Amino acid sequence: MEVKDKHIVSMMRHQGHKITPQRRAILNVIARSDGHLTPAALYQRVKQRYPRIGLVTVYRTLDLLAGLGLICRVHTDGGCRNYLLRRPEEHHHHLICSGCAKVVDLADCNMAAEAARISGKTGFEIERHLVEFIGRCSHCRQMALAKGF
Amino acid sequence: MEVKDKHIVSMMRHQGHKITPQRRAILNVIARSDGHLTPAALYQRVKQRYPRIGLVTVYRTLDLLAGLGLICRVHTDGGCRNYLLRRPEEHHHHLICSGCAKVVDLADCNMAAEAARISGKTGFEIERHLVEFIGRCSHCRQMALAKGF
DNA sequence: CTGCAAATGAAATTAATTTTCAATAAGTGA
DNA sequence: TCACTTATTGAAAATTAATTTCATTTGCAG
Ligand SMILES: [Mn+2]
Ligand SMILES: [Mn+2]
Ligand SMILES: [Zn+2]
Ligand SMILES: [Zn+2]
Repeated sequence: MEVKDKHIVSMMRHQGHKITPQRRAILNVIARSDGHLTPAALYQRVKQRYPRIGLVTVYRTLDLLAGLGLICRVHTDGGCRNYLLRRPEEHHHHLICSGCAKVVDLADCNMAAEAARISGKTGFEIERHLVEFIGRCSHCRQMALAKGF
Repeated sequence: MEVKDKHIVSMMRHQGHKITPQRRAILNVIARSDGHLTPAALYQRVKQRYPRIGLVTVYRTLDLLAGLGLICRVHTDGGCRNYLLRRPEEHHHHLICSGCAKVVDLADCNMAAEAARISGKTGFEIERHLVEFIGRCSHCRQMALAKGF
């Protein structure tokens, strides 16, 4: 995480963006979170470390990081709040627990063939894709069982 | 579309929901639209036929229809506005043009094996999934070409 | 250091969605 | 057909999310 932060920081500087303590704080929170965060949730956490920060800065930083491809979004059903997410370097899919909202990254994508097929069938030039599986993690299933369904 | 409307109406009545002219109007608009609509866009179109309708009614009807599984949502990048969508009966995927936002339904889903594999690997009980391909339709590609990239 | 463009944050603004509540109307059953 | 009951409607207010403005601050190149 230390290393990754440095990597990100150097990448940002390289693209002409300034490194501010606010951005550092936001990056730290994102880096140490293992799930997804709404802008508001992120703001709450960042404020503990950096109380003076404004929510606007969070939004702006998120836009920036998303633009640089350093973070990505998840779109969940049920209230389309756009969630935030720490992004592994490579393309991946998501497995989301409908009970506790835990998110598991699925690294192995084999949609290439499917994409090619669809491209051939529709004439689209496929740029990217989004795959989310929604289900119940074993922990949540056991909870449900314990409470008699 | 006539037929489908009737089917939906009878299903709603069967579940104890009343059929109001507002709901009819909304259903008609959804049925004759071939793409996705935001609540606001839907509202605009419905008002032409039924000027007295309120936006609230649109939201409520959308919630109702979504709850009944008669429509579904699409989650697009870039402003997580939750789009609305006419729903074929069966599960399907989406192919979205990043140029003109046209949406193509992809009926043939063969994610079952993948879901089973993931389930086995992670202990999740997979409930459903969401697949979206994003790309450029041929029309938009030609536009781009005409303008010299 | 200095200077300047980039970045910040308070506040106002816009936009989307939900809640409230009194009035209305759909469907039911006499 | 005629109430009657209850779901539904819609205006308005209230929430909530996100963006814009703009004066002030600050990172960092020179
Ligand atoms: Mn991920
Ligand atoms: Mn569809
Ligand atoms: Zn993939
Ligand atoms: Zn599928």
